[in-house]
Amino acid sequence: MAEDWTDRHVARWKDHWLDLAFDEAVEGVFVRVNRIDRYLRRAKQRAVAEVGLTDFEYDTLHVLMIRDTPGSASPTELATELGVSGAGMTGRLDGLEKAGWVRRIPAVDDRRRVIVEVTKAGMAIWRQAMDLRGRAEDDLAEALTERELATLNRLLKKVTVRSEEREG
Amino acid sequence: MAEDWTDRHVARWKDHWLDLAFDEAVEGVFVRVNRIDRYLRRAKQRAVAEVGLTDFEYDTLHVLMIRDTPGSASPTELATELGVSGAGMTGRLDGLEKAGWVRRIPAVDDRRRVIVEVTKAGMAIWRQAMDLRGRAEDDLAEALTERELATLNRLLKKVTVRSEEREG
DNA sequence: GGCGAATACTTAGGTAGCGAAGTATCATCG
DNA sequence: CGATGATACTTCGCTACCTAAGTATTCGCC
Repeated sequence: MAEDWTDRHVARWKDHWLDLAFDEAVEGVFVRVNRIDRYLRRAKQRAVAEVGLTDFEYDTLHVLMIRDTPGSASPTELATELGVSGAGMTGRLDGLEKAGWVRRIPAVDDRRRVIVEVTKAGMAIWRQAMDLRGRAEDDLAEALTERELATLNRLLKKVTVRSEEREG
Repeated sequence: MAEDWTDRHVARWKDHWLDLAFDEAVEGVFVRVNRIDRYLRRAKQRAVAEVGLTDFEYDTLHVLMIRDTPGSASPTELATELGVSGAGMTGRLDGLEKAGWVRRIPAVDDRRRVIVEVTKAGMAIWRQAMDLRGRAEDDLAEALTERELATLNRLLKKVTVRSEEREG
């Protein structure tokens, strides 16, 4: 197979940084993981822009929708899952609420709490973006056979399992 | 093998969004790619913070060092490779220069141009961070045998090759 | 050779996000 | 019950970054 960006990266590395210990295979795997993620991030950005959402609006709707209780969560839960600060979450929700994609409802049993709920319009636009995004993923996946996809999943899972052990 | 975050994610998906077409294997691969990248991003942040760099300072030094002409580049080249605007680059370089990790040198043949050069201190701190970062990667990679690592590289490369075709 | 377009970088004004402090509510325990 | 601490969210001041406009230099072409 022709070389990819990673091959060139690793070759450059070997040329210039001989003294820095490194394992080509390890470097290759993680650089490629990063390149694929980067490509999909950009594809997502295009998809999301096309339906008229900003990146962070989509991300917020997305974690709201893929939860165990889809379409409903507290600001704190969303912030944690998005890796964003509480303050940042307040800002995002202000925007989403103004745009009409989300509602803030005061919780009845605990008046400190707020429940964030997706609106019909919010769900609709999220689905539109999801659809576009899924197409980009399917397109990439066509580079592999069913069998290869299964193998890839098996090997990647060994890595994610370890990473989750490390995170505790 | 026990389930990972992705397994739970996919299971949830099937429960709640039956009507949205999706391929489990495809979703699994790309979600895992994203989870691994996310884990390594955080590991990098920890490594980088430990030696006393911010995330974006390290990133900038890093692309400066891994180029064909290591330790030397124009602001525009760096901005492109980092996916940052020209204005953003100016800001980053101001900080890096102030901290003494980088120098701005006027180009002799074209007085519009500036050459960014890493200093000794900049190279030293980058290497420190690289070392820590490499350890996190090696640790993850130990989840796989040599053979599995090779297979993983081969399959991932099929995907990156396709993504690079798409990008033109 | 000189004038308009292109290039390389910086400055200016605005936005998303962060950490820390603030406000309101609830839980614990004497 | 009442005081102290914990929790849930918001407000405030600051930073990094973006787009667009500005400045300086070089290129292309008659």
